[in-house]
Amino acid sequence: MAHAYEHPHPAVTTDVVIFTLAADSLKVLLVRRAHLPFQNQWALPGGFVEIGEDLEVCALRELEEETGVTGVFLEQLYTFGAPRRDPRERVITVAYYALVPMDRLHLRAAGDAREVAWFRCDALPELAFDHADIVRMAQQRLCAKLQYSTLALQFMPDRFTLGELQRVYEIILGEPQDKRNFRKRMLAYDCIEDTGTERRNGNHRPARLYTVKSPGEVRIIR
Amino acid sequence: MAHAYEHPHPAVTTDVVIFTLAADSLKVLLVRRAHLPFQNQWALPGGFVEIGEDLEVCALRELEEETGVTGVFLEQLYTFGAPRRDPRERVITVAYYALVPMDRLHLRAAGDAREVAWFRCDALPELAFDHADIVRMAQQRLCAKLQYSTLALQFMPDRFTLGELQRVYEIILGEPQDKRNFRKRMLAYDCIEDTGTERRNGNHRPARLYTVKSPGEVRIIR
DNA sequence: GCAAAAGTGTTCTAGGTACACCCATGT
DNA sequence: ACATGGGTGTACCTAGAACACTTTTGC
Repeated sequence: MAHAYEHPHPAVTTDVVIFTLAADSLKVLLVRRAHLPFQNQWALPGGFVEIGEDLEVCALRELEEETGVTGVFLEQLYTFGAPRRDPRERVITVAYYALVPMDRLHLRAAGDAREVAWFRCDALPELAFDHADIVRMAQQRLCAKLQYSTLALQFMPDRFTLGELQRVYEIILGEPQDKRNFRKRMLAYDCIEDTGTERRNGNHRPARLYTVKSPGEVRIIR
Repeated sequence: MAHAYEHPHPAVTTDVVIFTLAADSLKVLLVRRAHLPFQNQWALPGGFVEIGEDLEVCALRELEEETGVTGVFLEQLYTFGAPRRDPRERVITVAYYALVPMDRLHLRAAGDAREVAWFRCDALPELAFDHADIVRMAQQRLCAKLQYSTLALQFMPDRFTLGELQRVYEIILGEPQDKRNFRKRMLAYDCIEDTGTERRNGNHRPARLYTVKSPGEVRIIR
């Protein structure tokens, strides 16, 4: 049954590049490997696809196991299958990336022995396998997609200020945005809504709070 | 060795959506299946990934076996892995798409019993497995990428006229292009070059022949 | 001379960019 | 009163869209 076709069967995994924003920087979730190969090195969360398990379901499972979140943005990135990317046997990995809003994290207690941590994208440790390539491609995709879609809204909490949203763009793109043009553009997309409420934050004028009109949707713009 | 990890191993294939342009329409190459499942139905060319064979190499092999061409555009499309997409066992397929210039075809003689044919994209027969989904996604990608890259040049023969290039866009996008704006834009990209020669074709003025400056390259524009 | 595709410029419009000052609050 | 981030409008510029006539050939 498992070998109904007369052909070699490689192992297949999914790996997930889980992004979030914290402390004014873009972060990726990594886990420290407990076993060989690459023992003790940092790697992307991921695991083997079960027979009968859909690829995206597998990635969602990894995502929830590591961050406790469900219902967030997840998209297939690319499939990496170089013959010797895993030193043990042939392993093909279907890579996904996910965007977790800053406020929805419930990181698993590191009770299951493995170490789990967020790393700044601009200061990653050495990674196992070809995971550095995977993260690089995910970050490229994120940058690109930010500029022709409303993807950035997937990082926002339920209510947020335009200043916070602008900071998200600035952190990911790595360049400052003009405040007036930014606000004009965002409001023109008609994707966010003034809640009528405000937030007081420091020694300055309170900021209006906005919400995303249809939270699930990522619209293509331009 | 083949089961160094204690996990189920699905079968993995690559399938290739091979596009070309002929008779003023966009065509896809299909093969008629000789065996079960889906015996006698049309399907994408594809096959099992060998242990030790890179995914893209596997796709290139399929492409060459079916069309005899090498050195043409090939790009990973998406990985399809729904649990029951193959009725026999779990098969995950990494789908690619390829663009073959109209003049570079050397279709294999159908001597190997299997039937091979080009079909208009707008008149496909019923396809095996989830191949209809794969073709649909490939066609979407092609349309999208035409508009923000120089991908269309991959369809052109060594020398071609601007009228022919315009027809390529019109066929794939399914809408007429303004002649003057089209020419202005193409020349502004600075990707094609006037050869100084002309071609006489019918009862009308001869057309200038152009070549692609760097044939391999696909540039992102806008 | 007529049919058929090749070739060619200008005007208009919309979206993007650049840019500087007042406002509400906490200390 | 002052420091801090929030909030607002106009002028400019550039890229894309709309649009019609002349040229060269074969018959």
